[in-house]
Amino acid sequence: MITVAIVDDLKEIREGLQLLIDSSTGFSCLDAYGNAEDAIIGLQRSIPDVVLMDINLPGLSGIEAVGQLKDKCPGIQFIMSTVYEDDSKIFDSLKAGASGYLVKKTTPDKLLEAITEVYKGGSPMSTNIARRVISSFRMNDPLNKVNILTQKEKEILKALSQGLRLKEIAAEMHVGMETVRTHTRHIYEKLQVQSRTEALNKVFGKR
Amino acid sequence: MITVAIVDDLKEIREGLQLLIDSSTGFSCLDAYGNAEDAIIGLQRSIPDVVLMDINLPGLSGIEAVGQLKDKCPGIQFIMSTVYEDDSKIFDSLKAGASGYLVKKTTPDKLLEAITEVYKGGSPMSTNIARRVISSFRMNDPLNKVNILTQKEKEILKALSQGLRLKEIAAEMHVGMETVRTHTRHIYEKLQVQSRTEALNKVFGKR
DNA sequence: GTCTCCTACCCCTTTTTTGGGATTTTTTGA
DNA sequence: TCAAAAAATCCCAAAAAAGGGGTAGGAGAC
Repeated sequence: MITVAIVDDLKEIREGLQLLIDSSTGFSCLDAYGNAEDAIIGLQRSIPDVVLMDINLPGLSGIEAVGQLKDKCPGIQFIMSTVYEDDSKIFDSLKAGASGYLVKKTTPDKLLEAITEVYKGGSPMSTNIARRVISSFRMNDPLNKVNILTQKEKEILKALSQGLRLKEIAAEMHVGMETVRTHTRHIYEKLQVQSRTEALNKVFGKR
Repeated sequence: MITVAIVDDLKEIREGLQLLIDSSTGFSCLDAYGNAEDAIIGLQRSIPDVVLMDINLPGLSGIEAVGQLKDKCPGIQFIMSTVYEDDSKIFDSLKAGASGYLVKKTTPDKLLEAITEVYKGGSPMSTNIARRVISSFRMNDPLNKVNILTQKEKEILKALSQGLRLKEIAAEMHVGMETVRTHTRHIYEKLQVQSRTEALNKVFGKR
C-alpha cells in the first residue's frame, strides 16, 4: 500500500486525484492540501510515501515547499506536476529534490504508474521533460558562448573540462605546454573569467 | 511510418528486435548491424529515423559510434540499450548525443513506445536511469557519489564548483584557509581524484 | 597589408596540490 | 557509559600547477 498526499490549489483537481488514488488498489490518499504552507506543516505530521506537488501555488511555490520538506523528511518522494514545461522550473525542481516531473495532462494510469515508480526509487518524467534535462549535457545545441572561441580553443576547453593538466593536454595535442597556456589565456579573456572552473561553468552551465 | 535500425552484437537480440519492429504497424526496420564499425558506414547510406544502439559492442563502443554518427547525421535519434546502469556510461551516452536510454529488460510495447517518443522529440528512459541523471542535480540525493562526503565537505565541494578560490571559500565559511585545504584533501581522497575539476566531474557527471 | 589564428618563449605571482603534523568536538558503538 | 572513530579546525613547508603580462614568427584570410 503506497500512501500519497496531494498539494494543489484547485479544489476540483485535488478531489479528482484523491478519488482516483483512493479508488485504486494499492494506493491510499492520506491528505490533500490547497497551499504550500499548510502542506509543509501537515506533511511533517502525517508522512506519506509520495507527494504530488503542484508547482504554481498561491504564496509559497511548490518548488520552495519541496526544498524545505526534502530536508526535513528525506524519505518522502516528490512528483511535481504542472501545466508548464519551463526549463528553469524543471531544473529548480530537480535541484530542490523532486524525483519526478509530470505534465498535468498525464493520464490516470500513467500517473499511478509514476507514483509506483517513484516509490520504487525511479524518476518518472514525461519524455519531453527528460529531453530538456538531458539536453543540458550536450554542448552542441544551445551555446553561442562557445562559438566565440576558435576551433583549437574549443578543443583545449574540452580537454580542460576532462580535468587534464596543461602538460597532459599539450602531450595529447602534440604541441608545447606554452601553446596550451596561451590558448587558455585567450579562452579566459573571451569568456571573461579567471579560472578553469569559471570557464566551464560559463560554457556548460552551472550545476 | 518510423524507420528503425538496430546495432547489437547478439544475433538473437538483433533478429528478435527486427521481427518485433517489422511486425508492428507503423514501424519498419531498415537494417541491423552486428558492430559499430559496420553501423557507422551503413547508417550514413541508409538513414533511419531511430537507431537502437547497444552500448557494449566488440571493438568500437556504441557510445563512440553515436558520437561519430551524431555529427554526420544529426537527424538520427539514438536510443541506447544496455544491461548495465553504469553512471558514467549514461552520462557519456547523453554527452555523445543519445536521446533515449533503456535497460534491456524493457518490454516490447515499452520499446515501441520509446521509439515513437524519441521520434516525436522526447527522451524516453527507464525511470531508474532518469533517477541517476537527475540525482546529479541534487547533492543530497542518496544515489549521488557525494554521499560518502561529510556535510562540511559537501559545502566545500559546492563552493569549489562555483569556481571560488580556497581563500574565498574560507572567508565565506568563516574558517581558516588551512581548514578548507584539509577538507579538499579529504574530498580528493574519498573521490580518488587529484584535482578540482576531476572531483566535480566525478560528482556531477562529465560534460 | 592587415588581420586572425596557431604556435612558442620569457619573467613573475598566485593558487593549488601534496606531505607532514596537531587539537578539539561530535558521533558512534561495544 | 566510556573509549574509539570520525569530523572539523588549524599550522608549517615544499613542490607542482595555473594564471597574468608581454613578445613574436609563420600561415592563411580578407
